[in-house]
Amino acid sequence: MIHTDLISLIQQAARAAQKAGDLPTYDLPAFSVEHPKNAEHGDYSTNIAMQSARPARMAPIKIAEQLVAHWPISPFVGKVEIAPPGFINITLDNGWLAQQVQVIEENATTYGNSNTGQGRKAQVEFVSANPTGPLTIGHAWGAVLGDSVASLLQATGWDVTREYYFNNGGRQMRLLGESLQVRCLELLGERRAIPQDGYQGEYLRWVAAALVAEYGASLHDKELDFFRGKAVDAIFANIRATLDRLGIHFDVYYNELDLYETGKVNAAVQALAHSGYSYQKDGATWLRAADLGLKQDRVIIKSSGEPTYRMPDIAYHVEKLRRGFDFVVDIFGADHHATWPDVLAGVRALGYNTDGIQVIIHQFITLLRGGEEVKMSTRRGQFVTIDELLDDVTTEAIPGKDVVRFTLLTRSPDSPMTFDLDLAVKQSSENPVYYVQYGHARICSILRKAAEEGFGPDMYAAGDLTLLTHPSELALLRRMVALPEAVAQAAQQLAPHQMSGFATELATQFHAFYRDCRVVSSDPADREITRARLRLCEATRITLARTLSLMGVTAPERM
RNA sequence: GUCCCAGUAGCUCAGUGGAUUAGAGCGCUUCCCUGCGGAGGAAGAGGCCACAGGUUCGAGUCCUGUCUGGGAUACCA
Repeated sequence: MIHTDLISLIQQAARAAQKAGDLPTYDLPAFSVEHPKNAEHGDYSTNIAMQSARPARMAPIKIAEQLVAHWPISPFVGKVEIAPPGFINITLDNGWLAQQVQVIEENATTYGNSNTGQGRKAQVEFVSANPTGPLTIGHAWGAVLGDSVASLLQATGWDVTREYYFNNGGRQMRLLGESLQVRCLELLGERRAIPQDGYQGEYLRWVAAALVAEYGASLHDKELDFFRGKAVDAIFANIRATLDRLGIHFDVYYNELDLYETGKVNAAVQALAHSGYSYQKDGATWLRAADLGLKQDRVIIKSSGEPTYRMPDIAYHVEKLRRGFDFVVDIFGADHHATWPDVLAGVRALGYNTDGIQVIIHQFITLLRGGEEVKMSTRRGQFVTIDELLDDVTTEAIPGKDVVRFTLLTRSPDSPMTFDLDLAVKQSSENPVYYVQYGHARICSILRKAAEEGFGPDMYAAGDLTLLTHPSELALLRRMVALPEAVAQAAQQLAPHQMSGFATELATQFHAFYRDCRVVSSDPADREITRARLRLCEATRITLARTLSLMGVTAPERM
């Protein structure tokens, strides 16, 4: 990767200068290598000379001069310049850039990947909605984030498990069963009220109708457990179908009840008692969270003898580590931000290192419909489901998931999002996702056109890349070669939304190239440049498709 | 009260301690089809980066405080 190669080049230059006595001997300070905002400042710049000024006791500009004087030879660096007060600006070599087309062609299905994970096991846990109803807008962001984080980790060499954690027992589920029972009996002519705190959503009526059709009057005699089981089955089928529409597939559905049945919750309770990090007070069992760096102690077993939600969560996270995951990512909504420090504290109390557990908290989505904020509550049945959203933004040409996924990945999860439903539908044809997809479709169209005119892939495969020297061609290449480090950075920062920016910039560069450079020409004199540009188009197509695939967005050949 | 997140263009939002031009999309004002997809391109208007201090050679970015908005503060999950 260029970025990491540059860091080592800079270090080599510094060591060489020190060895030659042109720089004093000092430990290299931390320095950055970044993309300057101003294109005149090259493709990369480093601040090492400024950072070194103090330890070296030299003027930054003098240090920079020495580093440049000792700069090692490398194929991809075209120009190294110094700018006051001591920036070293690095420009990529044009010939090298053009040759990268071949590298991209040869790695059509893997371009952008790297290997920081080195095959280690990672787990991304997301969605994890209990089966009490259809997935709503509230779950959409976590779903998209989680799936894309998982893809990014895979692209950087991790062996990734996508996991969905759920609980189909407890009070919530009992209420769900009772609510379904009421709906069924209603259809059979028996009037009953939905229990206090029960689920009033419309979807339970549909489940009830299906059950009545299948079981008829025999439903009068069924136990509560029957209804609970049927409700869970139906809802999970619905959830999986929704996830499938979003293009999301989990490797593991992990049931919280298993933690109890296999004694893992109990074992964790015992171990905590043993560790001295839990104690009894007011008939309950408390975790000494205050001794683990948190504000206050927390109840882990209620005076009734039932564990609080923290206990199974602690056992679950211990289990994640025991299952051999070196890296664990949990994705929660903002409403959970207070709970995970407790859980991690419990895991630490049991002697586990939690450095490998990262949490992404995303803010809420506020929905506007008709200019009014849509209030959401699962129990009262007031919500907009992901299915409804997908239906709203689906067009003949483009599946709704592309709009939903791309849109959610244009925002940082730290920022709350306002999603105006009317606007999303109205503007759908001018959504950024179309801009990027249009770029891909346009390339495909050019390649089709070229094939019709006798420039099929066989004809241009050996095109001369050294002919790619136009500024717009080089600008496009500059974006393309940055994909690997863009992916690495997005993965490292667990920030998949960075990929939408990359995709948009790449598409913009392509449109600029298309404006400036005629690709398919019937003039025999243009034969060679046509072949070279077709290779560039194909490499761009690959790069765009790879970027979109990491976001879970399709790269259409036609729109 | 305390904690977490945010405050950047009319709207929705990007922005990695760097460089006398802070970006995108939408909206607004003008242009560009006798060449491969105009779902595109060119130009323009629109900003005390909430406010006040501080750290630094250098701050939209880091620190402290204030204000505003959202969320969390259970022996609910």
